[in-house]
Amino acid sequence: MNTDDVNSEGKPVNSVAFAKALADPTRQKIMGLICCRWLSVNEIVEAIDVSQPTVSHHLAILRQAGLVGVRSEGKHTFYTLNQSRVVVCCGNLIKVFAPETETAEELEKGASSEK
Amino acid sequence: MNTDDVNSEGKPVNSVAFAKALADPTRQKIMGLICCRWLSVNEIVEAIDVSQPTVSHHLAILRQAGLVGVRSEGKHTFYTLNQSRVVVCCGNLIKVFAPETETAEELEKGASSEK
DNA sequence: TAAACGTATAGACAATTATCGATACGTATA
DNA sequence: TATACGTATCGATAATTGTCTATACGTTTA
Repeated sequence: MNTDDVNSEGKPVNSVAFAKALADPTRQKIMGLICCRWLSVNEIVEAIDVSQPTVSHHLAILRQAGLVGVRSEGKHTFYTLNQSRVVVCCGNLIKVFAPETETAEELEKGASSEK
Repeated sequence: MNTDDVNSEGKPVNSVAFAKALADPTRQKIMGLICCRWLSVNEIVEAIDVSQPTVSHHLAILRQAGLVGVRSEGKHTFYTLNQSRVVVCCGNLIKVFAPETETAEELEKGASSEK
């Protein structure tokens, strides 16, 4: 597996895009907020101290990286973090950049069980 | 564990800094080159199409992120990728951003075995 | 010691990006 | 239908960052 593979969903697993998506504190805050629940854009805005357009912008980046699930309901749009994708992308990083570790070997065995 | 913890080496495990270090294609190329071997700066320069100062700059960023080992020998300086740290940082990302996955649970069990 | 070599730092510049206010767009509601 | 509401997009701006050339610094060699 290289740094530009595709996973079972057809989403490209691009390690640079993944890292870029995580390479901002505001985005990581948002990721933490929606990690284990669905939140509307406004709920995210109220939880962190940035403007609504900025939150929208960051969500767009996470969306393009395939890192969030989106659901529209009436006038609200809900987002949640795609935890499986985090695992897949991190697994890919380990396979590529830590191939000689035990962890990488274990990944090669039980590979691709995570959707 | 949060996104600003410390590992057993005393190095802060800052998820944003880690992601930023990986968020550039040139740096990932360099990481690939020195993943499983020691290379001098010049050897890296010859392998990728950027200037020597640029390579030095990227190596400095990887160094600050604790992602490389450095060894001076005569007039040469050799770098190698710190694979363990990649594993630790990726593990941290999974714990924080994918806590409900099987992978995270397994990490919680066998935690911190990787130096 | 002087010259050559390898690497890091300084300074400049262009590209990228994070942020904001203004506004457009779609959905629900009065 | 008109208004209010929630979200996305636009345009501007400042900050960050990747790259280069020039140069400084330390080590080795002639």
